[in-house]
Amino acid sequence: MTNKQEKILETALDLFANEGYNAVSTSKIAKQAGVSEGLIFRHFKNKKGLLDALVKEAEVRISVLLEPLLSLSDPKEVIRLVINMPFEGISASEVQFWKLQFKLKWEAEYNKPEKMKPLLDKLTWAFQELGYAAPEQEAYLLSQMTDTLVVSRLRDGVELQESYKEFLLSKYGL
Amino acid sequence: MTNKQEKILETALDLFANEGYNAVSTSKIAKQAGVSEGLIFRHFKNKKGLLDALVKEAEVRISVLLEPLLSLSDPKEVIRLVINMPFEGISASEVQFWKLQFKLKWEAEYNKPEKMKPLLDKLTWAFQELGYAAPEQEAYLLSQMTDTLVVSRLRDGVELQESYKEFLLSKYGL
DNA sequence: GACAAAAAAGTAAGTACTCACTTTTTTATT
DNA sequence: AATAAAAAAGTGAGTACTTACTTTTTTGTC
Repeated sequence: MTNKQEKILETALDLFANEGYNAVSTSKIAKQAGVSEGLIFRHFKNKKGLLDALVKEAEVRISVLLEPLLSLSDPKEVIRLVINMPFEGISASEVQFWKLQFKLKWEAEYNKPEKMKPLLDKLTWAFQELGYAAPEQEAYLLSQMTDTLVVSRLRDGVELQESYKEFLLSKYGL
Repeated sequence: MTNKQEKILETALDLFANEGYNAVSTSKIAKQAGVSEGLIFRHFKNKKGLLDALVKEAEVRISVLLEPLLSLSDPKEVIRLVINMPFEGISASEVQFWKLQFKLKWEAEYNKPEKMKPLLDKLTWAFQELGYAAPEQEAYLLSQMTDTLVVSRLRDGVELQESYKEFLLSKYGL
């Protein structure tokens, strides 16, 4: 991975995340990245290949984020970590990445709800362990909640309050 | 509003909602609507004018949806109606409309979170009336929840279960 | 380590085509 | 025949992508 290749990816991420895939031209990416337009096609074959490279990189980050959670044996700790995700799970440097991922969910091709299945299963297990009456629905509710909080932060620029986290934790007696 | 004008709007709504504003060309809209491309510009000035016409129509529908809710005097009834919104508030004929609106939230220009302020205020009032400890946070939580449910249905094609509605209602002792 | 050969990275100027939008011509209505 | 609605036929600018070529980096041989 050369310098310019990385610069292209970085610039494309910035533009795709903030302006949208279809609204950004390859010439614009090239200009902003300070490379010739042809280089994009040399390295990524076509415009979609550029997007796919970003999506693949994001998939790695998702599994990195989920991995420690899936191996927990304390159900309370699972819930605590899931609630914490929108607040501290996304570092400033990753904001663009996640913004693009959530934006892409609106393009049928990139919307894969089943990717959240492992998380959903783990949450269902956690609520079951804790004796909740409807563990599946509780799991769905919580996963949806964390989802919207991430969107609020990334899309709407809402600064999530610590007090709101405490509020959510208290809902689960944590 | 002539027949052809309506056909253009109808077609544009369908395409914008499903493929995205930037991914759809005016020539495609014209072909699918069975009119000449120039007619779009005669009636709506430019492509953005076509989108704006759809957004304006949607704003009317939002206020129609919120109006009866805002005038309720029974706090429990407010919460019940808000929970019910994702399940029965959106008729089949309106699905495309709402899909476009939610999709547009990802375009900074069309994202107006403050539009939900009246709903949020009403919910805060309702939770206060019912003696909840943190009415503002409760209001935010519930409005976010209804939001994701709508998205699940429109974007992910999830069929919302009646049992899940009962589950949510029971959370508020309803 | 010097040095040529090969491979990879990079560029500038095109390609054919599509875009949003405009102008001109035809059709329908009164 | 006048007028408005619609279609048809444009337009320049911009699109994703290719081509022909140059520069830089890597590799193998002495």
